[in-house]
Amino acid sequence: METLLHQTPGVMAERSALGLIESKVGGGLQMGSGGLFIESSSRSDAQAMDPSDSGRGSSSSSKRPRKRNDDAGKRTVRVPAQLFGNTEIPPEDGFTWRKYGQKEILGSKFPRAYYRCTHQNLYHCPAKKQVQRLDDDPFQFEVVYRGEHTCHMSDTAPSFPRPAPGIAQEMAQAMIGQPPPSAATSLGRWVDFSLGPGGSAGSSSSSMAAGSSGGAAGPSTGGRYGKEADYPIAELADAMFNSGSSSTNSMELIFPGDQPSDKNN
DNA sequence: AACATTTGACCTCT
DNA sequence: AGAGGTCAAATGTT
Repeated sequence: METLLHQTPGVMAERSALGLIESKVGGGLQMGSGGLFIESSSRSDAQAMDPSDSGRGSSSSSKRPRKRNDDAGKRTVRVPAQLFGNTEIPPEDGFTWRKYGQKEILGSKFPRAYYRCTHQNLYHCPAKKQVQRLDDDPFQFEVVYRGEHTCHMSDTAPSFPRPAPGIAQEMAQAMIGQPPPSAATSLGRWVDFSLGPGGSAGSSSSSMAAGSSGGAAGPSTGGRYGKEADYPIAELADAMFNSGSSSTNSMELIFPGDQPSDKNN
């Protein structure tokens, strides 16, 4: 199990690059060169706890079905942290999440944050995700997605939460050379981290990102804090790209004076 | 006023 | 018993 999450020493070197990922259920999809890979684990029963019994175990006769289905169709994704500021916030994935908890995990230096779909209450969207910074690589997040998004399936549900349609597609195609999957078919299965070093797109970035900040996801409630969906993808890519080249610079951006004694070089 | 985040407590699983 | 995961109240922001 751990081996699975700790096998990036080699890949990390390329973490500056990101690609469009598609989580295929039924098999792990790894993008070594992309710097981001997904582990899809779709085992047997993907039983999610019953939302009906949300009562805090107070004295309810029915116990909380809070079973630990660790292998219940969960998808583990690794994404590089944003090097231009909010390093504590994982890159926007196109959905709006609401944080509902945070815990320190044994063996990890950083706490794990628990998010659930913002529309869970509205559409019973069981989608959840856990974000944890790799103690091995503070610049990399391990995001575990659990459950599928049913929020955009509903008629009343918010439209497709695409971070930056234009940019995403452009970059995705430019990078990988394959158009984004049909949302209708892939639904919440695709991760839209269409970022990439762009090989040559590393320089100009702010220009395009400005307007179409991934915020697009803003279905309605998410627009308030704008924390979950408001990350200029291009900038992200740019930042990451730059980080890959001039790590020192980006490093200071994130940990100004808090860098580990492990000097760069 | 509404909604999201924070934080502590509680509960379940291993 | 410990660790992990979730809930709920309080608080903060828009």
